[in-house]
Amino acid sequence: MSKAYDVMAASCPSRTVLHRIGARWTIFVITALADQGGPMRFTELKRYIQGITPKVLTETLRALETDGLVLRVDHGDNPPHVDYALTELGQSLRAPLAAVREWAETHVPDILESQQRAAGSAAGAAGTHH
Amino acid sequence: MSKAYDVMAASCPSRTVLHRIGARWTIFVITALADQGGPMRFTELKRYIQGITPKVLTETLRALETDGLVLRVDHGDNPPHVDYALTELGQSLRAPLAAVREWAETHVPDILESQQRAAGSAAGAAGTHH
DNA sequence: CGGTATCCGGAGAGATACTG
DNA sequence: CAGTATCTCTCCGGATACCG
Repeated sequence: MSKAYDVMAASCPSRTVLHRIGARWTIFVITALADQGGPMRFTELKRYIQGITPKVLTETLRALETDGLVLRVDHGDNPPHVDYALTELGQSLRAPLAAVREWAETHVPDILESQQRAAGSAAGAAGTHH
Repeated sequence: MSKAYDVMAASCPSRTVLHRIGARWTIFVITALADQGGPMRFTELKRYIQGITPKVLTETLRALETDGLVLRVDHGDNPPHVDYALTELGQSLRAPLAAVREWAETHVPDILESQQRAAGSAAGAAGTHH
């Protein structure tokens, strides 16, 4: 039997899924919650993911909640108390994203070096055109 | 010893790397070249990755070349003949991205279902505001 | 075949300030 | 604490057409 979904097909819904996963801040939120190993509060996430703005964090969390990857629990106290945690589905995304994160952190030097070389040869070739 | 790079740090270069990997079409090109197992030509890639436009494919390939993930070989014939292949660094990205692709294709139904439920409860709650 | 050259729109990212 | 409310702006991605 053939696969039900194929990302190479133009109108396959898996492309939408991929788009969500690839969204700028998704990997950070999932990774943060995974790193922590338990529920985190809004401010805690914001502190952990350095440089993220509250607006973007909210948007990302809402999207992940909609997709069933993150569970939002409002304890309704005053002052407010809201917890975010990975759902089971979210947990299943831990390993793949951890691998990507690991790859990124590991290969920074390689890529920087390649970029240097590319910039260098571009500059060197700059006079040769036209 | 501590890690040299940490994606959670605001100005860590690994964030740029992550941004590149997360770029809309990166995973498709890497995956296509991995699926194929050998070099592919421009038109071949375009046919394989359904729906990609030539402009975007070119941009993606150039970026991947700059980062040292893809090697471009121009055979200089007429008609033109250009091959693209994964470098060793590109190969090392196969496994992580394959995992993500696999996850996406596998969990489409779960996510679609969650989205349905979210849309449904949003509609149900629509009258309750204000 | 293997790309370029344009033009364009809109989503998403960011900064900043404010609120229950 | 946990978000909203705006506003701005970039740039990414897509469509279309053309070139050596």
